[in-house]
Amino acid sequence: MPHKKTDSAPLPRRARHSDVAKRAGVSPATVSKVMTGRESDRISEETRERVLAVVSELNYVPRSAVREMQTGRTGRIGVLLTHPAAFGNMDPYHLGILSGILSKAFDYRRNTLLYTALEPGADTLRQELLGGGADAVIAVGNVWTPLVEEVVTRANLPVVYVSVLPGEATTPRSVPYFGVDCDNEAGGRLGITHLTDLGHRRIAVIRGRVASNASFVQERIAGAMATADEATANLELVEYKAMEEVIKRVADGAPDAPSAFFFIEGENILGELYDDFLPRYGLSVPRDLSIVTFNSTMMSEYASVPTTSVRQPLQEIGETAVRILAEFLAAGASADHGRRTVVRLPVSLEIRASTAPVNR
Amino acid sequence: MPHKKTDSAPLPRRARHSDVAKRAGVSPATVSKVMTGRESDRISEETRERVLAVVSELNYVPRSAVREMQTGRTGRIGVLLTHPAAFGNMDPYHLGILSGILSKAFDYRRNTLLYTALEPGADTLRQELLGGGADAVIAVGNVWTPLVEEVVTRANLPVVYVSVLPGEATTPRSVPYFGVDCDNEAGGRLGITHLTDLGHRRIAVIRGRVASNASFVQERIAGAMATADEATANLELVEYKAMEEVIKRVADGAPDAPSAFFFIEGENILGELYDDFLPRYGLSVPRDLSIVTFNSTMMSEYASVPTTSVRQPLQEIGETAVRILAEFLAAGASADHGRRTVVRLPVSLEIRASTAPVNR
DNA sequence: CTGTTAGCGCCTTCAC
DNA sequence: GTGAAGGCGCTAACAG
Repeated sequence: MPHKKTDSAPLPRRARHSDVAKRAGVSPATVSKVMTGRESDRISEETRERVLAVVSELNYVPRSAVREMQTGRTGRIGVLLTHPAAFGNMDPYHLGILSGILSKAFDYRRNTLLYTALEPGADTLRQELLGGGADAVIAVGNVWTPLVEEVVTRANLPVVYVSVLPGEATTPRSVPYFGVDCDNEAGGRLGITHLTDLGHRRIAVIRGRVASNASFVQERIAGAMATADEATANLELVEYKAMEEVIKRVADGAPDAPSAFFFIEGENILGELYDDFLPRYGLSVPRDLSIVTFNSTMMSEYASVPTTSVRQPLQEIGETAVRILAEFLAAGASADHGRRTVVRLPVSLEIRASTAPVNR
Repeated sequence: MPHKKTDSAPLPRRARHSDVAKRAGVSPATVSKVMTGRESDRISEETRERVLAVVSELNYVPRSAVREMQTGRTGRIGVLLTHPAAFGNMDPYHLGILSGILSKAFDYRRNTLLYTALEPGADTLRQELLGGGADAVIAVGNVWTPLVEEVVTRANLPVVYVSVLPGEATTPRSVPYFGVDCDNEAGGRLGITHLTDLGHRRIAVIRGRVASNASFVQERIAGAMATADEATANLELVEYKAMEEVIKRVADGAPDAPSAFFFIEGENILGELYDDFLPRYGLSVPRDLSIVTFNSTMMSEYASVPTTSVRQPLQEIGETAVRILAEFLAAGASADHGRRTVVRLPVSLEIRASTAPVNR
């Protein structure tokens, strides 16, 4: 005889389905219908109440695993943080996105399964996602490991990419995928426009450590360049590593030295910049240099010099990702959303103390 | 005939258990044994490899839901953020804890299910947790709603409370529960000692908006009071709301006015304090007032005046919570941990620019 | 509107 | 070391 009921149960065995049925004097199927509460299953008010009474009396809650097996739906959304250190960083960016995801997920009565592409647990993630632990996935971040690739393509789950949109190269899939990001190009424009309005004509655009081919990096640069052209300003693209040299040129008063820096990613540079690099060369912000960043999280807001920044609506991006997925799933995954719906959310500029009219 | 196999499947039906068995020329049971890889199921190396080959050929991944149903274990840890706005706040406290939880969960090959006690989704949470969606729960935060209460007591899951330890009043449970928190009392001491060392003898201890009976609040106050007594310093307990009056007294140079504030919770006050309250009364930190906070997250670090703060190891607290649970579960929930194991992690003081010798 | 019936896909016990 | 059989708890389809 297989399966012990319980291992010499200390707990008063959980009520199940059939217990309720028996006690309410109905069939198991009826209990099921009451529990799922589907429109098409018409149940007399009387029976309904009787069943419900027993349900609460017995503290009956259907086992989610069984239901999942039956229905093939988990009610969960998997959130995959592709950056291994997404949390180690305590990164306000991820926090913002996650915040939006969480709050919206609950609106849609969905739970949230959190994964990071952190190595130690990669296989757990793989098993769970490929094993059908979630109905859909939101992939956040800009790291594109083979694991992420595999999970996201092979699980055959609807996916929303947040922040980095995959290139066309991505394996063709039999389910649609979506993207949500801010309007990076407009962000690039906004930053430059603000600076040129202040009279800056030599601007350094500084990149962080992110792979240069990430979609958002390219888009921001494109926006910045286009705007600079219109304003006949001079843009200098600087790698993160080369930043100090540029600072040196500014300190030396080189004629071609920029009067403003636009960090199109990586607000977390500010601490080092304000407390280390700049003081070392006797430079002060915004007197000698105007600074603009991207994201406008607390890193810019609370930096030694509160810093002007292009804000992207992180929370709303997260919310949108969930909304897209929830609606898609609700539509029975049938609606023809097209294979590449990308939603762009507007950016705005938050002007703080780090930018001032050029004085050279 | 019930159950359509697939709804006119566009997808090349997922491989299952029996497909692998057939193709590998073994019985389903053998496949199962290979997949679970239990010590006691001895399988010849040869069969093993053959099976595994077919597994990867067919991209077979067992359905997690079915496995759960079978084994009664999900491999998931539920993280319940009891503060409804835990994420809305973008609170670095929660982020730190979560960071620790996530990274450790992966070490133990467990997934993480995230819930907030947010109203709209409360029922989803309830269903899932009571329905067996997780093997254990970590309850983070200080809000004790009936929902939290119910879930945590009725689900009959092992629970770790982070940050707020429930009173004895909590419904008796048939499974143990644990607690992790920092050494709040030592934190209270540390803050006061630092101030008295600087010569402060009149100190206001300021409480935030958290219910006053939260364990950590009481513990911190106890530590603070004990230390103040030893140093014959004068402690004044101030409610958050009454803070402005105290500031006024400081500004007026009242003889009994404190020379230092110790915010035992709520670092997020600092913005308002430094940029609004204090300037309004012409006060400056640390000249007129020394400030100490609790938690030492970026809120203190990046405040207008970098603020001295009692650091609690948030990340490590999260990690510890997971470790406790994982070990408990691994021990077959059998080991006699006692019903109330509480782990205390040490605190430390991070001295910044907001504290200086008293000058009155 | 309610009950009957037949599995979902896997794991586990037990015989071989 | 491997296979055969039964059932986990629930829901879907159909009959009444």
